[in-house]
Amino acid sequence: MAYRETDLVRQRKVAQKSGLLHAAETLVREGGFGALTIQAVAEGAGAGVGTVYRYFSGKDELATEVFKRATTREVAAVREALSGPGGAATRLAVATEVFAQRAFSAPKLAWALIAEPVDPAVDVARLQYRKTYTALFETVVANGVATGEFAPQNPGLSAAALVGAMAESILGPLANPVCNAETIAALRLFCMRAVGAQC
Amino acid sequence: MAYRETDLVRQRKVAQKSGLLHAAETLVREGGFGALTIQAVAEGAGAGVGTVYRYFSGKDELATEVFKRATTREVAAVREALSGPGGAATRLAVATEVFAQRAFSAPKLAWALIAEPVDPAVDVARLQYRKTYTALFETVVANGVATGEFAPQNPGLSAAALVGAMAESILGPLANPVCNAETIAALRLFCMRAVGAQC
DNA sequence: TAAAGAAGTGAACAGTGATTCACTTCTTTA
DNA sequence: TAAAGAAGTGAATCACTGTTCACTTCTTTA
Repeated sequence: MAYRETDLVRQRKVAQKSGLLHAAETLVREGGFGALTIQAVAEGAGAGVGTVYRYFSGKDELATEVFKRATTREVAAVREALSGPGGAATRLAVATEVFAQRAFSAPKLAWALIAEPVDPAVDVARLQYRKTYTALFETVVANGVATGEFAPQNPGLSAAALVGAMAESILGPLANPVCNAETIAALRLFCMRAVGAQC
Repeated sequence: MAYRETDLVRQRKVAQKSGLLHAAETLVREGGFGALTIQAVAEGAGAGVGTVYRYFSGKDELATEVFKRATTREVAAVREALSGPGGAATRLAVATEVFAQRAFSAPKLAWALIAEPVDPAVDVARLQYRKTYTALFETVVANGVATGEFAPQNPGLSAAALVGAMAESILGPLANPVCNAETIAALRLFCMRAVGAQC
């Protein structure tokens, strides 16, 4: 045989794939999944259109991978906040702030992940994402109800409502796009009252 | 002159336009704005594609008009609930139920109006819609704060968060699509707690 | 260096849906 | 009824993107 893949080539392929994913995520950050075109990804990564298809079977796969990478990061950040020290009220408050901060710093991305409708293929991933997200909040709400920190309530519905309240007040078309300590504080209080926490 | 528009013709034109709008709204009710194609509208109204362009300058105009008609109805229903008798808490509770009931009875439409991304032209109309909606809730929240029924808070943020909570818990991908008295009751309690109403 | 093997490329193709426009049909009035 | 004027029509066209593939360029090894 006159050719065999060496480490150098492997490294380049990893870099190429990483570059394509990076270009793709940049597009989503700037204009949501609607801005994710193969042409633009190729251009952003300084590659040809065909190259994209060497690394991804099609747009669905690329979009899904971008989605999963981004959501994994987001979920990890909120999960960490929710599993920190303190009672349910404290943890929910911290998680609310983490969510808000992150959404403020990349509003288009947050919107794309949470609300923008996409290809059915990505929608499957999103369903999982929202389930995971809501489940995280549901756990802390149920926890707070159990310890008596929160009022009795349907934790599943409250969790969905909390996610909705956060998303709308921060990502909604009327939201102040500037990160604002007052806004975050007001949102935290809203969430605290909503679950019936004493504060 | 050998021709002048008569009442009969005028009447037919009104009926034709109305039929096109009706067909268009039916499509949106069933599949959101994504299902709104000129072909489908023409077919649904039993007309030709070209006819649609006799009545609307383009898809943007048609979509915007469908959007405006539907939102006007929705806003009127919530406004009526909010301007009914009783204190701020009662009115907010009733409005929440009205919103929930209507969304439950036409979830695709509610989603299309509130969350589905659409042409920039329609987005302008949606911005207005959400402003109006949020303003309605903002008024009742501010009212409740003023009378001491509600806790002190930022009414604008709370209003946005309320709309988000309602939308997510009812239209979200995890929501039970079946109209459920328990769900509505739980949502009402969530909203009441969120604004700090005694109940 | 030469040949093998793989990666890179982008013009060309394909599917979808908005829009056009030359033509047909209908309505009105002289 | 004939001609004018307008409404109705849908095949053809345009625009936009995802996808393909024949070809080029690069990397490796004998």
